[in-house]
Amino acid sequence: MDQPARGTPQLRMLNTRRVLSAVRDAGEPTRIAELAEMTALTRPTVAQIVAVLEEHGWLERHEPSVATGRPAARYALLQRRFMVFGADAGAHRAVVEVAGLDGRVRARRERRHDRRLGQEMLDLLGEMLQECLAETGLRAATMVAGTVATPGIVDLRTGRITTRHKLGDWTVEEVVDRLGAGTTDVSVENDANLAALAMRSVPDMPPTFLGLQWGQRLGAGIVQDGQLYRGESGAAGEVGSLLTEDPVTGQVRHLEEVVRVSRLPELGGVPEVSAEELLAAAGRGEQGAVEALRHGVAPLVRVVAPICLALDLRVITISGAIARGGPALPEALRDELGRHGAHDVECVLSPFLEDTVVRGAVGHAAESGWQRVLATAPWRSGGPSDEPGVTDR
Amino acid sequence: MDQPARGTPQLRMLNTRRVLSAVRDAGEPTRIAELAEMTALTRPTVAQIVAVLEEHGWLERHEPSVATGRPAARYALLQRRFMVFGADAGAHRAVVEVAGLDGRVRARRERRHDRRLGQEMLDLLGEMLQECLAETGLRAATMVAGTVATPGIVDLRTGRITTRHKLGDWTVEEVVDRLGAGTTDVSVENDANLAALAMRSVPDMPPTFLGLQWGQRLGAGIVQDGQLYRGESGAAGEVGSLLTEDPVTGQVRHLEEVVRVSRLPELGGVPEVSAEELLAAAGRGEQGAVEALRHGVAPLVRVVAPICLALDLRVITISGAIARGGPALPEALRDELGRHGAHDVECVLSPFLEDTVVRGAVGHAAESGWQRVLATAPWRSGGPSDEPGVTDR
DNA sequence: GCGAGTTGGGCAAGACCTTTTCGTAAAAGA
DNA sequence: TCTTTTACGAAAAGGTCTTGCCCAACTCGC
Repeated sequence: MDQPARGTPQLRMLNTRRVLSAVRDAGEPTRIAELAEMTALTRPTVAQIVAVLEEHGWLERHEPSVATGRPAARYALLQRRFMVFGADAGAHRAVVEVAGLDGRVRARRERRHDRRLGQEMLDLLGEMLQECLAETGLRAATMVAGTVATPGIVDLRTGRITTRHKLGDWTVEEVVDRLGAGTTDVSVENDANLAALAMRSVPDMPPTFLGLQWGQRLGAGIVQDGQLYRGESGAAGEVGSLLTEDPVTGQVRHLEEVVRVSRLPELGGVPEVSAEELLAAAGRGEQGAVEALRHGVAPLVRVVAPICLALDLRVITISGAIARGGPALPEALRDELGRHGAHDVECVLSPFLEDTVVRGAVGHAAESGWQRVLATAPWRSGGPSDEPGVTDR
Repeated sequence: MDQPARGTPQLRMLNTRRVLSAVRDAGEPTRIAELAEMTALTRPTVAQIVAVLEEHGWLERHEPSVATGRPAARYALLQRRFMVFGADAGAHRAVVEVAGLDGRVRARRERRHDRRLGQEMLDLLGEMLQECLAETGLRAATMVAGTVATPGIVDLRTGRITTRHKLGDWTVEEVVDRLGAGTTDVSVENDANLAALAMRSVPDMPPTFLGLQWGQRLGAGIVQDGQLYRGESGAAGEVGSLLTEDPVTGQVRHLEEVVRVSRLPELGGVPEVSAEELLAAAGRGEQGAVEALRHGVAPLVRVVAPICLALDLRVITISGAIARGGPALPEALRDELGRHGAHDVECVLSPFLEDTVVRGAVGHAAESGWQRVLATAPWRSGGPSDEPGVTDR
């Protein structure tokens, strides 16, 4: 109950946020009367709030068009004033996307590279971000939030990033300094978490699910009621570091190493084929391949099934390199989960393929950008806003 | 953003809730000035709100006592006006407790019985509840909430209860009809969930943890930020129905059956001793027993470890029959979890022993009772409250 | 026993916000 | 042209919180 709700000015602030949220939820330019209905406020109140927001340049007035009765002006968020970026720094490929708060991408840069690491990688990202800005003609000050994906684990308490590779081995401060430009809320987040977040936008996705990122590494993110679940230190979902007995060699190793995609055939008992071939054959319905695939995913399922039951999940999603392999894998996972007691768990492949992580980064940034917009919304008429610089474009 | 915050009357309502929460958080009779500071409201405002609440009989005025300066009146929640009950219907033992919103138990009935089931059990619980009421001299109308524990799974969407035993095989409606008395918010909740909830009150417990209930059945509950996590259908934590290979027989069975407490020695490779003896021996530090115990809990740990990593847990708790076995078990669990990759997970035994579930039921009821108190708080001066009848006592 | 110091309680004025109500404006259709 | 429908604007009213001030009650020290 730490929500500030005291004097009447605070009431106005709350209602301003309400209106702002309604504008966003509506998605398209909206009439005052409609906003009044959505917020359960009266028309004059909404009108006044909208006037203030328009005066400060937060809302955009769309001139009336035809209608039965007197045509109404419609208002929408001034998207180009609040931009966000998302970045994914992969081992051989870096992507930066600039988007509005609605998540729609306005500019994008993708660059192949040869294992750039640390500061060098940050420089590259900074360059790409500048190019995106130049392309859209937006000032850096319009960038309210940005999220950078790292394969490491971001400790929420210390801001330290733990990574087993040199990739994404920064401190949060370094990233903020390099990409923040003073006014931007920059955050660094685990890539598996972001991949999970990206899957929210897939149709028919429930509000709570587990997102499996399965490529070179193995990671998972938990989305709960549409929000990322981070755990106490931010390490939630790090199932790759579980220790399991390798069914082939008998050694105890990290799950991440045991279930590498390339080892799928080996685990399934058909080491003579490649993982792609196995998936393809299973996709064609060849019984032996289906069987082998089921065996291959068993070590993973032994870990995922308890999580499904513990969290009462109905859906898990799969992204990363393996998402290209077609529907054979989700089917095998679903079957095998059922055989382990986790019935009726649907498996959904990411439709974003290798862009899943960037997509999640943009989504994450859009969310924190929106939080910031809400937090800094002007609720009194008066002088010009001191908020993110107005774009001239 | 569906929080009602619109006109000024609503503002008053919010502030009333604020004050009420502050009174509760303070725990003891509190001065107006103090409440003002806690709520960030001004003294006149708090005074007015408190006056209304006192007029309606929600707050109790404690006459001034000594102080430097003018003695201040102190106010506290009129506890005896808002009572709750918790009930645990076990196979051979039923417990009903009546408590205030602070969770302090005012009356208690415990009864051994011979497998009473269904309606018969409900009748017994009703009887015991009546006796508790008689003992405290409270009217039934003061009972604002109650929670009944069931070993079954309560489906949040349908209100149906699924149970593999006849025990606790009711519908939610039946329970409400029998124990609700018209004005009480009765809820039915899984016993493992409630056991987990009870562990919140153990000192130094983090806000998020997993509560393992391990006796005849095996269940778990997840407490997240102090709240019970139920999952989409309410089946969260049902890890007992996982299918695992039994290390002894080689059969695939429900985890619940594989890791029965009585089978611990068998799983550990020392079938000649009893579970109690094994725990005792391990507790004395006998190396062989410690080793056997570790082996014995391995099947369970293989399931719990993924959950710990997925949720980034630092603590799991253990309640149920096994909690009597002393500190050997938590140590073994902790060690074995570490060997599976879930490092630094502390295991805490329930100090409530077989009362853990009732304790959780009372806590759950107190919480929903409090929600109801907040929801029905009077925020305008005027006629007598139409809320839960005033007790004459 | 008495005054200074300290702290709580209460009242009135002022500022702010929302709602209600009424009148006006702008379009489409008869 | 008139009616209907919908949007917009302004004034009045009701309600709430805050600020500022004064009084009340008690302790402590002399």
